[in-house]
Amino acid sequence: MSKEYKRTLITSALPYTNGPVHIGHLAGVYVPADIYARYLRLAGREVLFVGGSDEHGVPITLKARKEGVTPQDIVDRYHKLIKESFEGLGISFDIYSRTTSKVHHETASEFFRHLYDKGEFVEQSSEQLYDPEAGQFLADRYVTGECPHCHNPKAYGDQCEACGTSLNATDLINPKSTISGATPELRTTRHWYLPLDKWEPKLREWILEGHKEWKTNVYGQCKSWLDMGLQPRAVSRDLSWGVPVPVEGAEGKVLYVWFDAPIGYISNTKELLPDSWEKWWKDPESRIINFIGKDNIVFHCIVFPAMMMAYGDGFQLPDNVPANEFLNLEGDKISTSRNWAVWLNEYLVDFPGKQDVLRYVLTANAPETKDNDFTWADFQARNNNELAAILGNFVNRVTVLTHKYYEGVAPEPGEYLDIDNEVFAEIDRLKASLTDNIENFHFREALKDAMGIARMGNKYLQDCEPWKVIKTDPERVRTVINVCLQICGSLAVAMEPFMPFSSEKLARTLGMDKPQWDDLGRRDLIPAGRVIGQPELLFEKIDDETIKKQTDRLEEIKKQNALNAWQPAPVQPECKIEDFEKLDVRVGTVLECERVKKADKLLVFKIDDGTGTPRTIVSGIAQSYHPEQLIGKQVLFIANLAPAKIRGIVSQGMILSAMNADGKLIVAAPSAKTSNGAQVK
RNA sequence: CGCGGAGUGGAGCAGUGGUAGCUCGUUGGGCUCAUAACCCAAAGGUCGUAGGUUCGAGUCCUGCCUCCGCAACCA
Repeated sequence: MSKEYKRTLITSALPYTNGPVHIGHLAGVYVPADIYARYLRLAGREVLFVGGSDEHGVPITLKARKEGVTPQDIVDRYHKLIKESFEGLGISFDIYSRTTSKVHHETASEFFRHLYDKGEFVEQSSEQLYDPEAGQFLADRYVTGECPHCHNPKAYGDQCEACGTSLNATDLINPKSTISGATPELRTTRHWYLPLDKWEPKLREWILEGHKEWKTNVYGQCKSWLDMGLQPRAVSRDLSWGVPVPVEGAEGKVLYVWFDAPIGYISNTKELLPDSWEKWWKDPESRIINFIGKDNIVFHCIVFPAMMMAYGDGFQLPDNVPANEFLNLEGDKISTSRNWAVWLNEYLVDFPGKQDVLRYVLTANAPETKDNDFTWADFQARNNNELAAILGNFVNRVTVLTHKYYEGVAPEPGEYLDIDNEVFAEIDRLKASLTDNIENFHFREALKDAMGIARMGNKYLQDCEPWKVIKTDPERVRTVINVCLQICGSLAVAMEPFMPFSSEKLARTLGMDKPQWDDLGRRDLIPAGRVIGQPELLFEKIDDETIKKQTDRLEEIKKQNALNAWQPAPVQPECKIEDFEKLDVRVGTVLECERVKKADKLLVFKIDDGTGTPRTIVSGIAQSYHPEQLIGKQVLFIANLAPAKIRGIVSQGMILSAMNADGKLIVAAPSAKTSNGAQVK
């Protein structure tokens, strides 16, 4: 922090191409990285912002297998989608490439070979489970079987979720591959390991002594790993999809994704700058910042740095790794497989022209210190009460007044009063805080500072009351409006890193050309005589209907997920035929049916049970049936159940029904018209 | 007892030893240039819980409870 660097290389975690990008990715990594990159550019610093897709690994091969296409088809599909939606949101990558690129394969391959030749790897054989049908080795998670402790038949190869015991896949009784269903067999395989333990002392000094300024979640997790002692980690896998291990006799082996992916940062830099990429990585005057999510801390702070140390040749370690926590959606954790997410590509279609609203909400509520929750109600409130009411409204007030009083031409200021000077002093204070917050990765606070300028503008306007003063002292109003225009100009600059689209729109209205960070706070940012554009709303209110559409969609997904997750209840303990014969189940026709007063769930029935005297039965199915749906229908009921008083009504039996996966009750009935009173056996 | 993070007014968050703060919401008042927007004021918190250290604890220490992440896909 104390050191002054010549240039900054910003990387953002490579999104995995087995699905589109969602708001969790954005809030955790891409929006903060983009704010930082945009700020540095505005401040005139030399900066490079590198991103790309992570396209290797087992899950992509599984997805491809499931869909009957090639892994390349899968990654092509999502790489394109992800790249385009990032552009749509204005994430200002200098390059967004991919790990299937030629440059990356060459770079990663060379990286491995260099470590191999230097003798940095340890070679080891081990026995692993192999799926003979799928023709591949199996990660522990892809094996299920009976738990040797609690005999739960559906334990996973790494852990039994019923009893919580950690397992080895080889411990399972009757193991099955989740890929093909085949019984896996043990086979010997050779792999290369990076001995992290060798680098432990250096890592310890570098992080624990050298980077006490890192965020507590990052520092804490690193310390814990270092204190536990580091183990060698395998850097290769038996798989056909990935970067082949560049060693003789290593056919069928590829680099493990966590080894492969971070090298992507390097190869993407190389792809963009084939001749000058090295200065970004190897010059001590360069500073590397890795934006990631909390799940990636160990790879970026321990493993990747160890790789760089092992490689040598002047590779610099990251100066900071500002990892964010996670964002939840409406109280539940975001999940790609459960489709519980707000997808960026869908947002861009549903909310055209509102990129900045999402950027604002995700920044204002960013999970910087702990997990946070995204809700559509909050999204709407922040747009309507903050963006539209405070920021948009202030700008609109000023442009409207400028057109009303001066035909849209910025007036010449007169003598500044204390209140005017105070405005510029306050902008300077906010600018200092804003700058400091951005440089320390406190983007949430920084955004608050930027909004503070608009808040102050509204107050200034209210205090000066130009709409009153115009009648008595028109000279004074020229100064007030001029000051207001300067505030708007400063706002355009301060907003740029956070809300580039609106900033640009505002700058255009004000006739500003390419703003710089230094312009923030200037008293002559909008010179007198400048023609101001017509008032144009920066942000519009979002109505309840629009929000309801989104919450309805989520509700629907939740229902769908409940259905998918449904499993039959376990079968009850065995019972004797005599037990069953005690039950007298019969057919009857519903004569009358109505709701029981003051009860949500109860219906009261009069059933024709063939005896001639209607039988009264109370049943708790009112949330699944309207009374009229059942009148005239035949149902099954237990005829010899002891009568019970329910809500004051004596119920003489029980109507049989089945509970569906969605919780709805379905009344059981004979499959064809049957005599009332017939016994069911 | 695996490891790390978090628990602060109705909601979302700052705050790491010295009088509990910000944004939104709520209530009352003001203004009318403006997107029924804006401005002012007020109400509202035993800072998860139980102990301890200290002249003094939201802040440090210990136990417990709850949520999240890592170890498996995943920001």
